[in-house]
Amino acid sequence: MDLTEFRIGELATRSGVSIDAVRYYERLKLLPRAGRTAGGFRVFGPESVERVQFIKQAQELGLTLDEIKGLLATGGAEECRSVRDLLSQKIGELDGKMTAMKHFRRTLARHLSACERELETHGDSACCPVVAGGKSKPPQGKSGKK
Amino acid sequence: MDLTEFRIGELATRSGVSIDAVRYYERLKLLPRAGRTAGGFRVFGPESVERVQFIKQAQELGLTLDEIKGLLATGGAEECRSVRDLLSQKIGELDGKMTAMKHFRRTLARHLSACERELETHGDSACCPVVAGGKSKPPQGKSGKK
DNA sequence: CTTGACTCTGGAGCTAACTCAAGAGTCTAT
DNA sequence: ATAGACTCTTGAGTTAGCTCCAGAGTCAAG
Repeated sequence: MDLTEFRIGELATRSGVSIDAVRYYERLKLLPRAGRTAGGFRVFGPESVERVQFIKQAQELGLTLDEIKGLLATGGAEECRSVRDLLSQKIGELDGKMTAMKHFRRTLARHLSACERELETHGDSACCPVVAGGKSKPPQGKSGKK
Repeated sequence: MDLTEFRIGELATRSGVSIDAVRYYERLKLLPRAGRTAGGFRVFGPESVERVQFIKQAQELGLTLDEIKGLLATGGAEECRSVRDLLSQKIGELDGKMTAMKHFRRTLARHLSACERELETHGDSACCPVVAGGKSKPPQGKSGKK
């Protein structure tokens, strides 16, 4: 009847995960139990696509399925408050992570340019200086260590 | 002889991982095989601490141990070139991830304020609107769907 | 030289997040 | 009404990244 409904295969392709993953999410209650056809086939609406994409997105940023389940909870005021707390906590964590990420990006960039300098000046006998005892000081003064 | 050397337990506490993890990293060649005492105990120097911390850091940002191993490779020009490529690729990925992260942060913040508004206006009968079919439009017009 | 803390190796076990498989049933197009 | 594509459930298997264990050896202090 409703033309905007579809089955698990299409949900999977639309949201970019496997069919098995969708069923897995349902088992873990990250997705509400889907409606069924007379024969028992799951039926989904467009909001499921968003929901699955949210899950994927959160996951790529390092949240576990359990944490995501917490974020997706939907209930009364009690639960609403805990969701709120979880949300603001996660936002804080994201901020921390972004900072760490900028930091790490700089570290990588530093290594990258050391690497390129090395290739330019030493050519075929270059030897990568990545973290092999290189703190923040660029490798220049060779001390007779080791 | 060298006062700056220590054993696995101290490396573990100094760098904040478990002893088993250190041995595991060695097995996977993320750490070079450590020197040994006469009796076979591993001996580390301060650079190992940095190395382990680098591993941890990279890992928290979502790199796998295998990728990290690639970044840590240390060899001739050939390998140096591939490290360079990997580095610039990873930097690109980090940039993408930071963008995604900002985006997601906004999504969470949006949910957070919806959640708070809900608690304020509906009090104890509040019901969290997080991704439960809520795109960006706050839930207001109830349509008789389902 | 004995004690207690620490370390060794090899292998088994664990959690998260899937993925695969078997055997049976459902749906739709011709 | 039948072929072919799709889906169902249950349960086992997989990968990454550790963690735990047994049994034995090492080291520093007293």
